[in-house]
Amino acid sequence: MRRKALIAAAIDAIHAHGMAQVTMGEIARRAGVSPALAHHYFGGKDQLLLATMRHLLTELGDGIQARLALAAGPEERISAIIRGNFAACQFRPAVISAWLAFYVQAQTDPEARRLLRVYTKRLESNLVHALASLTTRERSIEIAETTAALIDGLWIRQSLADGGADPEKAVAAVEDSVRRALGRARS
Amino acid sequence: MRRKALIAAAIDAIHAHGMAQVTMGEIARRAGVSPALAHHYFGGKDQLLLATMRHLLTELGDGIQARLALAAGPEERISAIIRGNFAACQFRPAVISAWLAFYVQAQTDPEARRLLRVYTKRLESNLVHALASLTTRERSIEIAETTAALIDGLWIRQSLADGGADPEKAVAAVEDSVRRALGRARS
DNA sequence: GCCTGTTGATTGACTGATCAATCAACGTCG
DNA sequence: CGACGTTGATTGATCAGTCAATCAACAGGC
Repeated sequence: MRRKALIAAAIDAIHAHGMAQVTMGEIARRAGVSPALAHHYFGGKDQLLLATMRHLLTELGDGIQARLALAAGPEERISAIIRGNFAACQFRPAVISAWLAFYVQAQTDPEARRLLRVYTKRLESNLVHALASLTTRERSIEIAETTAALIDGLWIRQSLADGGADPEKAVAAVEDSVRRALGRARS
Repeated sequence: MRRKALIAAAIDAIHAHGMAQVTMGEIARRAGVSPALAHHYFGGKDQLLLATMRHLLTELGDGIQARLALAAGPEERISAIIRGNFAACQFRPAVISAWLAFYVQAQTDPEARRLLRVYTKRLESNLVHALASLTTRERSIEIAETTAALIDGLWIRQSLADGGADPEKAVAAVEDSVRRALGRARS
């Protein structure tokens, strides 16, 4: 309850003021509580931000898992992974800002780095698994790495676009890239 | 002289401590001067960081231009752009950290956003131009956007890799992606 | 050749503001 | 009454930016 509200407030605060200038007071104010309460629940600024990162990670992971459970066949599994990464709840400006900030954090903070690698590995592992029956194992790994990078890159560029997000276009671009990597014509 | 040293120190400091905790004192210490001097030359923290960003932008742009000048034919021009983006001087951990930090900065700072968009537009423009004679104009734009996103994504993932950078592999992946997008088999 | 005024580079010390973290107090529900 | 959630006030530290003072280089007058 309070934790959820504080995490949501942290995401908004990061988007509004940037990770560099985000303060416990600002987060608490957005959550409608006193700064002291944020310390009470999370024990410190660093741990609150790490908890926010974990929240985004599990939210993304759960979304992808839910879509994977409904997928039939390799092509649908691949689409499920791609669409999960561009799902509406993830593809919001505030969320993208937070992800970017965590990438920066991971450059110096070992725990953030570890968490981000969990996401990286899981994404690539999911892709390799879905690609397994469509090509060789070695080629699966290559395609998975390139696809994962393309997804991350589209996220970043989305953060610079002025207009509203266009997840459909991003999904189409990634799916087309995978099809071509598999040597299949555009459907 | 002093400006160059301070900018280089700023890049290292960002890599070592993260944009959030970088201080004028730390940058000045790495440059071997007093904190007051950094103010004397740049007028403030924000302007020093923006100058650092401009330095990276022009360094990257000049490298690509130099490679483009030596390129003959569309394929070589495309390769020149790709290789310029993964040139050794750019593909260092400290530089990647700085770029990431500037992407975050661009979420809230209009001037940083403007500068980053200059890079984005120039990269896509270069790619579209190089692709012009190989496909339709509309398809050129699509391929350029996807390729630019792939380059950014490979940069980011490079920042998480433990081992040393592998620019050759990244270049090969992007070139292969462009070839497939153009409907050509791997050479 | 030497004194001297000037200019720009450089510094240490200081200040004002900000923020994370702490703690004692307060309400409130059981 | 007692446990829990919550808060306002406080503290100690940190940092950006300022300022007066020092230093080095140099030019010109004598």
